[in-house]
Amino acid sequence: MNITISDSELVLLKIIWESNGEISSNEILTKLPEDIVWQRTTVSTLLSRMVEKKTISVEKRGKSYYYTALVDENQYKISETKAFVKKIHGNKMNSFVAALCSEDGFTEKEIDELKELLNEM
Amino acid sequence: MNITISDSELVLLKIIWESNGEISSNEILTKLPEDIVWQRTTVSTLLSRMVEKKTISVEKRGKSYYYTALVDENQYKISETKAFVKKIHGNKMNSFVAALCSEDGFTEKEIDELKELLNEM
DNA sequence: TTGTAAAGACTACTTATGTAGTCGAATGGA
DNA sequence: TCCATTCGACTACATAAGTAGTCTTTACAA
Repeated sequence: MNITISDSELVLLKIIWESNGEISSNEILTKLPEDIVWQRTTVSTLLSRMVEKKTISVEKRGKSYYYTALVDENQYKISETKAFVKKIHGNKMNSFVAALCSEDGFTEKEIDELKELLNEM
Repeated sequence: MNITISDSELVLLKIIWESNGEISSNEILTKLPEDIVWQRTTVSTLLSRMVEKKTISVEKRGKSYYYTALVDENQYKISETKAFVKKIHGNKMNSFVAALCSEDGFTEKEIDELKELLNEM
């Protein structure tokens, strides 16, 4: 029953989050990451679907429509992170950390950063 | 071009990983988590799809078919973890840790465990 | 005022996924 | 030997997701 946010939708949602409030679909279009090439209508479709699902809301002001996130960025990241660790690592922290620290996982620098951040808390 | 593993497929793959080598589909059926109720044929379909994708291989020995994982468990977890941190947290460790440690994220105990594990390395 | 460009609405189509039914072959017991 | 059981193969079907085309509306410039 939860709102589900697909990968493509997330790309747009991130742009909306970054906009501090509202953003028009045009502007969204200009802010797409370089490696993503979508037609105007694709963005439009994704936005509509997100409005339907109440991931975002839309308001017409003047000639343009402005989109606002209805999903809280932090809340979302937290719940996704939890769900991920559960799904992949079966909630077992050691499995998780093993992945984090493994040779092909993160760099030493990243891990050090992680340690530091944790210790600060 | 990467092998993609859906949520349902992952459930089965985990059982195969746990089997240390080979496992028949029957046995898989008996090892499904309690909260998952699938028909025999559902499991069968998922296994076939995974064989097609080369996620697993199958070998007939005697009357039964035995399945073996072709995807390395650790490798998989690592790459999924990396991909996740990139997708959700834009590769920013601090965002990731913030989510991990946030009030609604993990418990203090889990975080302590994480710290400890990290320091051991 | 009228043609044109911009943008949303609606329709479309493919592939992946979740989930399962049916059919047919193999196998073992009566 | 023949039937019932078992199990894989094949088919099916709905929904989500990725991606985009066309139709319609609207507003502005000439």
